[in-house]
Amino acid sequence: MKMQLENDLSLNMRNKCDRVSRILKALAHPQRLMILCYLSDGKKTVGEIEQACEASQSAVSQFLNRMRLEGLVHSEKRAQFVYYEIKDPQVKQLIKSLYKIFCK
Amino acid sequence: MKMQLENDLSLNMRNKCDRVSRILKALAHPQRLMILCYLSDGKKTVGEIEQACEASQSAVSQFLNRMRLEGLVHSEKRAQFVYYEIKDPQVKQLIKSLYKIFCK
DNA sequence: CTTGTCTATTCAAACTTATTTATATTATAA
DNA sequence: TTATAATATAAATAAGTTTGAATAGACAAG
Repeated sequence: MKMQLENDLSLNMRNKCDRVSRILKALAHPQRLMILCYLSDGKKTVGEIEQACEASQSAVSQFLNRMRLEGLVHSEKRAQFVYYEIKDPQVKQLIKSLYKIFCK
Repeated sequence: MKMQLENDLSLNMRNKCDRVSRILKALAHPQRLMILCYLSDGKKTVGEIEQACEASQSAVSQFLNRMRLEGLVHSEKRAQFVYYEIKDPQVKQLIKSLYKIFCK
């Protein structure tokens, strides 16, 4: 019984670490991080993001797509523009924490 | 003058993002994350860590070495054991934040 | 001194990610 | 309807990471 409990706990731990490390991986790129910081003050178009993070159009589009697939951001098309915003509230919090820890 | 200021700001931002993303990269692996969580309650030997994160000796040793090179952890040899602990206080804080955000 | 335990190193194979260039799609404006 | 701007996708290559196996060194116990 004790053993079972321990296994469950560490299984749970492994699952959490898996999930969190997937999210961290998605953030762990200078430009993706920059994009998320930029998005942390609200919805932006791809073009705006492109300017802010100084990467090529194609690269930005691919970064955004990747983060969309991971569920970090959400996109919405309005006329000819596509707006992106941070979707996952945990990610929003994480960006805030990173800011507090590393940018003060 | 304005332009100069803006460039400095965004240069600073880029530098920060570079540094932070390097740290995130080092955390962004299920087992490395597990190791750091485990270390967050104090100094441990390699053997203990090996048990806790269920990875091979070689893998653990390499993870630890990598994190040492990145300056995240610090090692100290005492008799035949090597003790590792988290060195960077910002990393300690980050682990705490991750715990708060994702494990409650 | 020999044996066993703990840790580190090295190397190559397998896998994943990043970057670039070119091309496609869609919406609007002229 | 054509031209242009915004965004996405594809394909190729380059670069980096992970893993496992094998080996070695250091030290403690007997």
